[in-house]
Amino acid sequence: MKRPNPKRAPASRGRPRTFDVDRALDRALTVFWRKGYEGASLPDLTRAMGINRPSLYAAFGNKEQLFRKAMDRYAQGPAAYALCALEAPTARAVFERLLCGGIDMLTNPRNPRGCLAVQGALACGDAADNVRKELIARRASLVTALQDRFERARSEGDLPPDSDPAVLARYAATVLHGLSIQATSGATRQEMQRIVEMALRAWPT
Amino acid sequence: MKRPNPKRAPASRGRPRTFDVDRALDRALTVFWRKGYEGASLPDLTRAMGINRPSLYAAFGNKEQLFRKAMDRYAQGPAAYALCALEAPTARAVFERLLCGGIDMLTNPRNPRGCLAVQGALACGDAADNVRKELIARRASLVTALQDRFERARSEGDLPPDSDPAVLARYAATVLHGLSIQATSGATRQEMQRIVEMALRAWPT
DNA sequence: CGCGTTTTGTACTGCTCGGTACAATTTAGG
DNA sequence: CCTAAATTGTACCGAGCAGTACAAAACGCG
Repeated sequence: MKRPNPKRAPASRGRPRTFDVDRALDRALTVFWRKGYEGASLPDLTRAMGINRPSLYAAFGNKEQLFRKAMDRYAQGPAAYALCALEAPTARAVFERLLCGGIDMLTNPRNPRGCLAVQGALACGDAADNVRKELIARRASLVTALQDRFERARSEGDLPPDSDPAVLARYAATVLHGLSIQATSGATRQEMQRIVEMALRAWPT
Repeated sequence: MKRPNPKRAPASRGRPRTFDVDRALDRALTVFWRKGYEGASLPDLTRAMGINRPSLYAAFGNKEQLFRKAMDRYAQGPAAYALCALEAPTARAVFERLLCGGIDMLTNPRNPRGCLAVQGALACGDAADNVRKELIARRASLVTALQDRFERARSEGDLPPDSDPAVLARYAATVLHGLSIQATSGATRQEMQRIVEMALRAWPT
């Protein structure tokens, strides 16, 4: 037994890193966000991250693992509005906060256009198929989270008994993802707000 | 060797083609549809088209021109439902026929998943930027066509005077494109039909 | 037939891709 | 100091990319 000190204390023995891992991951996130998984090349990534290639591989594994870590950061950062919306008091408020939060994210000029979970790897070559399926799973997890929330709302009398939480959840995801396409196509904040106002009219009373 | 005689015999003087240009274009369309512009490689395309590379370049120019021709064929073939929906008698029927036609196209097992105009080049590298912008323009042209149709409907008293044709058009495109994402994520026909039923509830009376 | 014209298949170009080998460099521990 | 461990930069790898040169093959026409 050499070291009874596993990893609690860093005690890094070699040459220290000259870059901030989280900061570099944020830069990688914006590149993937703007160009998608396939469209983002290694030179694109290393240039934006300010590091060279072996440093990227040492810190993040490979391109796919880097993308997954960037997705995690996306979910906990720019896309956190989605899970946050689940905590709204009523089902209608969940729907409204989801879409308004989406508009805020999609129109924030500091962000690339669109939603990474949609345009990261929608249709792609065979090499990106794992990433494509991962994004499908992530989108599906949003739908199930919404469905669970709406089922709770119905059991609490917040939704009519004849409403279908699964349909409400898929409708919400459909509008949200459609808004993402609108954002990549250049729609303005006001235009999206009008769309959301209209989408809200379909909500059960 | 027998001559398959593609379409016509315009008394061409050289060696005749051994493949049907339109048929090859259909094959190319499905490859672009399934893998997107960047994800579809030249070997993918030539293999599906049953021709070799110089024949492709001689008949279609290059990859980008081939994609544009495939898009034209897509618009006049699988996606013709969209323009066809404009001829419905009422604005509400236009909306309904647009979305139901979209469901038919998106759930046809002979087609790849999703909508080519959405997933052909949503986020991509710099090399595909022209194609990306082209698809943005094509999606925008659908919105303006819908808007024109809804403006006519309002002038005919088919829509309330306080309704906004531009918002109605963008809402329709948002739901349609959202359905495309649902389709790529594996949604079934019934699930999409429920979504459309719900989206219809937002329509002005 | 011979000639011009067009398509076909093979083989190649230059380039970029994701991923790595290797040596120099910089730290900590003995 | 010396050694081990970790990062850094350069330079490279095989593979795949879009696109093309070239010659053989297959036609219409005289």
